[in-house]
Amino acid sequence: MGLCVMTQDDARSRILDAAGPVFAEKGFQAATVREICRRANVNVAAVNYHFGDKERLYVEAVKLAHLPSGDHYELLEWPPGTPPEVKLRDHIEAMLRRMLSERTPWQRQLMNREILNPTFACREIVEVHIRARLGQLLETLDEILPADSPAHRRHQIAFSIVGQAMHYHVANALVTVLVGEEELGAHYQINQLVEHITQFSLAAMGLAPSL
Amino acid sequence: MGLCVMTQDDARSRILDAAGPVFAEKGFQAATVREICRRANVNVAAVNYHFGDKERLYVEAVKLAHLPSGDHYELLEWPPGTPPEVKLRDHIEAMLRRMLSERTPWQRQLMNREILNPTFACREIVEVHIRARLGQLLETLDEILPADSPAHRRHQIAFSIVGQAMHYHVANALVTVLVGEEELGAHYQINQLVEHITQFSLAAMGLAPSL
DNA sequence: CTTGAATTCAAACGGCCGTTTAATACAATG
DNA sequence: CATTGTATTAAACGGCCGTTTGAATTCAAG
Repeated sequence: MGLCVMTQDDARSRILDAAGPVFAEKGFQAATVREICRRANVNVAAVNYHFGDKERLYVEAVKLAHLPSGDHYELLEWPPGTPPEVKLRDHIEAMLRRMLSERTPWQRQLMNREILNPTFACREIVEVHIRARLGQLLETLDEILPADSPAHRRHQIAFSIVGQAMHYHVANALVTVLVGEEELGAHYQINQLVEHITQFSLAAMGLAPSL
Repeated sequence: MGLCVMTQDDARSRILDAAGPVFAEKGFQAATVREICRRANVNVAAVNYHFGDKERLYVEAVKLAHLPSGDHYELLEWPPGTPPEVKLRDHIEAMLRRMLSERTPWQRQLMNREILNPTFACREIVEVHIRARLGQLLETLDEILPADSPAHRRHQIAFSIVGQAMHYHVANALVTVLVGEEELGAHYQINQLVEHITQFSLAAMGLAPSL
């Protein structure tokens, strides 16, 4: 049982590699041990032999998804002196792409699930992930807001920004129904949403003209 | 089979009355015919006898939830001449109470489910419900925004407002993890969120000082 | 080769699910 | 009363689930 699981080819590793995408796509409940084993070319009993039960396999999959490797974990970087408006725009674009991209890597999908609907699996890991995601945004807000802004105020503003972006992730059915196909195609591309949310939020904080 | 089902006491009505809360609380998949029948004091076979199958029972429950009766359907009203800032505040408060209230009537809960994750059940009904909810907000925005604002712009702004409120509904686990219990209790009561979101949104539209 | 532990396997177990069936109760109708 | 159609019931059915079992297989150590 080496530290690096990805490159191994024993049954345990094949199960783990197969479990990630299935859990990410279907969620813990709807995912079935049988499908995971089918994809891993492994007997049904193998999950219980190597992991104990379905829950512990899920926890291992979440841990694997959180591993700070690959493009799903990168933090944003800017040259020194970058104005906070630009940083905010990049934050919003990164969020929207994380949430709306058609081909989301399973690691992100699984963590998105855990963040919105935490399960028994490793609250700590999920918490670390959340802080990593929001910490940088809060730093950028610090550059924009008055120095004496209380913490809860910065948090609420961060949630106002995240909420605008998240809305298109969790309620896109609502959006589609309300605006129709044509308006959706014409005015709701990611770039356009980035523009709107950035301008709306900057105006709210007094760094851009309103309307 | 009268129009008014609530007051009847035959098996069919008892099933329908029991199904609403169960579907609202658990969702279509997780709800079980057996629990519904247990609550209705009715044999398991009764659902299939009276409704055909679980899906058609669910559709009837959604239809019932949408019936424009009770407090879950009321629209907002103001005396003539009410300034749009006040109306917007009321909209935001109504939304937050709809989504965060601890004791949400099952009708609202069920429609909330259908709006975020539409199922096979009556897209039309859900669509009518969405338009009823958002139509008034759009009217209020019309009073605030320039007369020549294109439709997609008004829609995006409406989504920015709804998204801020909805965030506390869909991502309250995230909020709790990030801000901790004490800050949550001290600064995230509904009234305080109403204040923040209203001020943030008005500032974004240029009707209130920023920060 | 022999041994013995680790792994894989087909098969079954027990549980819950939605649904069906066939027998029964009962009111309305002739 | 006999008949008919509706309503209710206990029981079973077939399917999928996570998990267990016990035998077969693998494979390195003695």
